[in-house]
Amino acid sequence: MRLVIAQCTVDYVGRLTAHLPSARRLLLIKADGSVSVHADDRAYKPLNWMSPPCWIAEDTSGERPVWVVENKAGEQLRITIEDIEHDSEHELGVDPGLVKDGVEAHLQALLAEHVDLLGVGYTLVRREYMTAIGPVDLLCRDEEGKTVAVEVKRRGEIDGVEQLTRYLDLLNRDSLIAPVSGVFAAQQIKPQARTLATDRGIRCVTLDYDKMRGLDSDEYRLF
Amino acid sequence: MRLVIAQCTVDYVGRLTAHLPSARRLLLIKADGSVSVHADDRAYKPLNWMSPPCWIAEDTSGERPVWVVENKAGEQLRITIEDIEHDSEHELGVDPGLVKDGVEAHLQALLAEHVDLLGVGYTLVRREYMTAIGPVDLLCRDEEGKTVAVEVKRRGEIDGVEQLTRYLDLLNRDSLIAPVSGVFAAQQIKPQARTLATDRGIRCVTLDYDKMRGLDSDEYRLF
DNA sequence: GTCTTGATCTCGGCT
DNA sequence: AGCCGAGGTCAAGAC
Repeated sequence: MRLVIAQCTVDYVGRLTAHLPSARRLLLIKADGSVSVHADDRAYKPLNWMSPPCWIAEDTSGERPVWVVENKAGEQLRITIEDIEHDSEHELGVDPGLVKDGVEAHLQALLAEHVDLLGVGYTLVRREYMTAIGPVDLLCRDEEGKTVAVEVKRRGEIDGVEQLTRYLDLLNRDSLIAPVSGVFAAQQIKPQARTLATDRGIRCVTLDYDKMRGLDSDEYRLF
Repeated sequence: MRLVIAQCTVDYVGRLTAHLPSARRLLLIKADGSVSVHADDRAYKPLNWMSPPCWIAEDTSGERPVWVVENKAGEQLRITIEDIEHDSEHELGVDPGLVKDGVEAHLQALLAEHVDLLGVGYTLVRREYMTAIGPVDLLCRDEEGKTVAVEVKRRGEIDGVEQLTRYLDLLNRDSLIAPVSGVFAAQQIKPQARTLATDRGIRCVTLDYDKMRGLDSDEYRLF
């Protein structure tokens, strides 16, 4: 990893066109060839960047050196260097990688163990019930034995309702399990999504992750 | 901006729980207090981070120093420092910021000024016409005064057709403006999206961004 | 390879 | 402050 602090201008021509006027910035050149340009704010997003695979070349033909970073598609990031304040190289090695806990997969696993949270007398038929257009998160039966398709999300938005609607359309064509009703379960459900779901006869259930975690054994607590 | 290369472990407890085993990484502390942890690959995304506003404190009570970065919500990023290879501080100043061109907002603005590109005699009623399920990009009237809902995209895919379909369903329930027809306008329209749109009676229009830019005053030419 | 979908999405805009 | 849509989304997994 090479760290450069330099006064520079940056131009990107690719999926869009973008320009950065002259300023002092951090230029980050990683071992995979990727380049990113950082200002002194925002933790997450660089001002501009080129993702790997890409290749960096220095053009010294002009008045000032220009770093030309190009990818396969011909998109270019051009960094014109005016002045270098710092330039260092560091050997980092391969990173062992991130271990995560608390994402949608966990939510689904927890809910599968407590489908009663969806309604009294609910029982689980299958997790990831496969259909021709993809897997339904949970397939359940209600108190009366009728089939219920459940879509689980961390954040319930319109896309999720559309997804569940597609599953319901398909499942309801299968005379063996029809009629199938739908439940949209999420930690948070956006008003627009709720409106659309309700309009389509889909019931909305808000989930409390911490509570569900509390109900559960230690099995899903990874560390 | 402070640049640190260090052997470290990282733990995040917040919206999720995450852990990074010991390895040599770049720690980036920016002027706004934000902290990010980078491995030697991926231009765009840090391994872990804390977005501003947040505050960093060093806990030296234990065997090893721990940087505790915390935000208002109580989310914590804890970096345990095992060994520091490099540590430097740089004054960057405020960045003049990115100038972008060619995004959907420009397309919509340009098209709003030239709705005649959608059809002879078309007039604009409103940009971002608000409905209960979101804003319609452009609401127009055709030559005969009938209402037309327009969805503008850079890349026209099936999602966009679904979006427009929802708007049309809703708008057509409003007897004051029904019947409402639809136009799907994009720089590029995927064959599948075109098929679906046509099947639903939605007209497709391909936009030429450079041409529209040429028609326009210099107002939207940013550089 | 292509496609789908989640994300500590981030970010900007508007109500 | 909350909601909503766009993103050079990115990135991981499925097919």
